Amino acid sequence: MRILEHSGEPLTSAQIEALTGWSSNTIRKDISYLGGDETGAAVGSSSGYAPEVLLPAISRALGLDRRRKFCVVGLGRLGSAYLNSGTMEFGGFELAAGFDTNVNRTEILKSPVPLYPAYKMGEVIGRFEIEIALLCVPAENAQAAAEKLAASGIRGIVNFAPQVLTVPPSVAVRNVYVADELRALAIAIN
Amino acid sequence: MRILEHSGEPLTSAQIEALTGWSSNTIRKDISYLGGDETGAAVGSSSGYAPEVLLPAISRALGLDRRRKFCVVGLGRLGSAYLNSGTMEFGGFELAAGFDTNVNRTEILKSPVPLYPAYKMGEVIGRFEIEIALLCVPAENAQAAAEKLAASGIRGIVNFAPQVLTVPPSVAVRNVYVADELRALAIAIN
DNA sequence: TTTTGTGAAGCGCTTCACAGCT
DNA sequence: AGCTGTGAAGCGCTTCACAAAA
Repeated sequence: MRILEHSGEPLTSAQIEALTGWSSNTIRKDISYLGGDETGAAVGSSSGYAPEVLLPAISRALGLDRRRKFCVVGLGRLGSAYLNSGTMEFGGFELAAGFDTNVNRTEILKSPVPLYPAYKMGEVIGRFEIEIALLCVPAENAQAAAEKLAASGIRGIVNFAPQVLTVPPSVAVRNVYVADELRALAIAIN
Repeated sequence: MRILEHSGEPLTSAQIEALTGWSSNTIRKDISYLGGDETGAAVGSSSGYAPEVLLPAISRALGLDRRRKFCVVGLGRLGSAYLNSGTMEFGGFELAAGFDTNVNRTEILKSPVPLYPAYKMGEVIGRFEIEIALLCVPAENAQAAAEKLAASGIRGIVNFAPQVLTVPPSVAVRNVYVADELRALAIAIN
């Protein structure tokens, strides 16, 4: 999304292709599905797409116009890395809390957001209306943590543990499996 | 792949579904494309798939039968997390080295594998025949690091930086964009 | 009887090709 | 002339449904 802050200049689908790697065909097709801006007017013209019209149209169509809160669960090296990603490009997302079963960590780690022991997950997630969790605990604790999150009312989990999670249908899961990425690369470079 | 070391017992496609999250239909379909074991004989029977037949068949079909070396570039919190994933489930992949421009880090960090200053990337990658890199540097350094890796003869990059990489066609890239995962979840839970 | 193996249908994304707008 | 917008075709993966094998 940062790419759309290029300037006020219109971007052609070919330029967007160069910036994103998606073909200009795909770009045009996808944008056409947006159905225009808030007035329904076309987003593009013969000079390209105006960022200030395109951006809100995308956000609205994708339901990204609401601000959402997320938290980090498991404050080991991986979790604390995401705690401290700075203001980062998580546009529209607000890091609201971190959790760990180890009270030492929640007390000692310095962090831009409040840290809580894991047993407070239910209360904190409810109080702050946190919707998404980055799950950064070891694989052997991942399922238990996911269940606790689900019970706390979380709506989505980004799972970094090499572990298939079983959660109620009310919770969406996106898995980030580094081993799968390595395998995919191994196949690609064959 | 670790899952296939369950025991010597045959695994049914339904069991593999529970373990992987892929539907039993997909599992069976994909396995059927393997075209049998090295003799061409069927891999499954009415009791399921025998791991000792299935595993080599998959590895052979996917070109995963070779052992490949990878390295971690950027030893901040994220990079050092992957350095210390233990023997981890990167079956078939061997972590061979870590790199950082900050010599302090490469000297102070304790690590199961040797760490090198970034300027030794070319030499070390060549000497150890490292094929894949986990790129864990800040976004603003990612492109430069990727170019250095490409020049060092790397074949694949798993990119954790929120940054589109431009690399020669000889290098395959897999992007892990956490912000995209958050967006995908936000859309899913709408 | 349980589970595989597989044609057929379904689905979503990508590519093609080109009419139409500016 | 240049670029968008879009029907139509293509493609790969998933799901369905069920015959065949153990």
